[in-house]
This record gives sequence, C-alpha cells and structure tokens, in this order.
Amino acid sequence: MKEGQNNWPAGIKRTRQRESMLSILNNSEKPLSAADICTKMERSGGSAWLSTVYRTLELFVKKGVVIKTNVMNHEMAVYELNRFKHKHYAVCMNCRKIIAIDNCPMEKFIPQLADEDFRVMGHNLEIFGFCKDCDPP
Amino acid sequence: MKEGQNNWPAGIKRTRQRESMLSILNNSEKPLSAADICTKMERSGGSAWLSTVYRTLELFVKKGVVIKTNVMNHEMAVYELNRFKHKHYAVCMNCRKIIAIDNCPMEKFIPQLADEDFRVMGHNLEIFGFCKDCDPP
DNA sequence: CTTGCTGCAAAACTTTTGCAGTTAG
DNA sequence: CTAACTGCAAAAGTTTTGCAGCAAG
Repeated sequence: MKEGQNNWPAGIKRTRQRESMLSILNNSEKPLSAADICTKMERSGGSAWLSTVYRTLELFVKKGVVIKTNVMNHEMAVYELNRFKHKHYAVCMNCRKIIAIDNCPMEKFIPQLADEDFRVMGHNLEIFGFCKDCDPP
Repeated sequence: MKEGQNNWPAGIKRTRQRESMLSILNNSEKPLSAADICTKMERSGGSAWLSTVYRTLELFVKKGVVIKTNVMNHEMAVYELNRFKHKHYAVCMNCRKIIAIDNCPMEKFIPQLADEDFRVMGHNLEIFGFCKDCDPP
C-alpha cells in the first residue's frame, strides 16, 4: 500500500512531514518512539523537528489514527498505527526485543467488564519475560 | 496490618524512610507515582527526598517487593506493592480514575505462550475507556 | 487569504547521578 | 566500625510550549 497518495485520514491537514510520518508508521512492524520516527525521517530525506513529531502524534492519537503505549520500564512512549486488529507484545526484560502476539485473550473478557459501569474503548496487554536468546540456563 | 514492625522484606536495610514508603504503598488501593509517595510522606511527618524515593523504589522492584507500571498516557511511572495476586486496572480516559479489576483473563492464555520460545515472568493488562461518571450521553 | 503547521529555542517535567555526611546493624 | 542510605544539587532525557514565518486548501 502506497501511503501518501490515497486513504488520507479525515480531518487532518496533509503536509509533507505528516505523509512521511504515516508512511514510516505504516511500514513498521513494531511501535516506534517519537525519536525513532524523527531518525527515520532524516534517513529518508525529508526531516522534521522533534516537537513537530510530538505535536503530530498527539493529533493522530486524538483522531484515532495512532495508538500510544508505554513499553515496560522503557521511559519513552511508543506509537503505532491503529490497524483495528489486535496486536499485543511480549517484551524481553533483558534485550528489550519486542515480539508480536497475534491472538488476544481478551476478546471473551471484555463484554463481561462492559456490564460493570465502564465503557471499554480499548485495552493494552503487555507480557514480559525472557526471549529465547536471553533465557538464562 | 502494622507495617514497620514485622514482616520486613529480606535483604533490605530498614530505615525510617523505607518504613514510611512501604507503609504508604501498603495502605494504598491504587498504584502511586514517586511524587505521590513523596507528598504522602511529607503529610505523615517523616519526609524524604524524591531521589531517595526513586532509588528505594528501584531497589524494591529489584527485590520483587514492588511492581512498576506505566498507566496509559500518564507520563509518570507508578508503583504498587507486589501482593502476589492479580490486579489489573481500567483507566478512565477522561478523569483518569483507576478502577481495579479482580479476575484476570490471562490465566489460561499464558501457558500457551510459554510454549513459544518465551519465558513469561509476568504481564500487565490495562483497559481504557470511560467510567460511569464520565460516559458521554 | 487565512488557518493551521513547522522550525526553532527554550521551558517544564520526570528520572538519574555524584558526593559528602549520617545512620543502621 | 563499615557499608549502605540519605539529603542535596545538578545533570540527563523526554515531552511541552511560545512565537514568527511558511504552506495548504
């Protein structure tokens, strides 16, 4: 899919920087920090200032285009495209590798919670432990 | 339970500040930030410096006495006593109220993941949405 | 045109680090 | 006594804010 041409999200002004940001997020398998995005933008020619990236990410989040998360003990927030399909991550406590988990154990649980005076808009699940390469013997 | 008298965790030197911190964490229903803890300490007489609180929390986490988490879109890390029973939280996107969830939908799921080259040490689930008071009409 | 975005600088926050003096065991 | 902890100051790192100029619709 060629971002930057079609499928532009509604209510968001289209600029060079924003096209670049969405394209980077779209091509990434894992969530990226604002700084990551900035670096990748520089590499692909059209750069942007960190403050712009933060401001734009905030806008994307507000519009529901992007999801903001905090990965375990990592001090920076990370952002990923809202693909409207479930993705959760297992994080290695040693090397910080991020492993995507495809099926989500929450599907059955959510409706149950919805009965109880809380309107569920989303959820965020994080599993931490050790990956194959870091598992101590 | 009277913290600060018995049940002191092993391998941790006992000081006035640390007793106060553990007592505050023990009496709190919800996770607290380092700053929260500092404020509560001042109110209860014996104060401590923020840096000390951070250093001590780090120690507690390393010893498994305390769990560190990041709550959705809240920029500060929060800490809670490791009570060895599952607690997850629903966070109101509007008023940031934190609601505890008692049963955990992950119990059945974890063993399945453990087969796949990842040693699970823990997990962290967060549900976000709107609480009863903030649910728009 | 006119509104809103961007670059840039600088502030605001949270968290970490270094060091000297104090305290617990 | 000795190692470890605390207060304090200051640095480090991430995120936010203000403002003037620029770009998109």
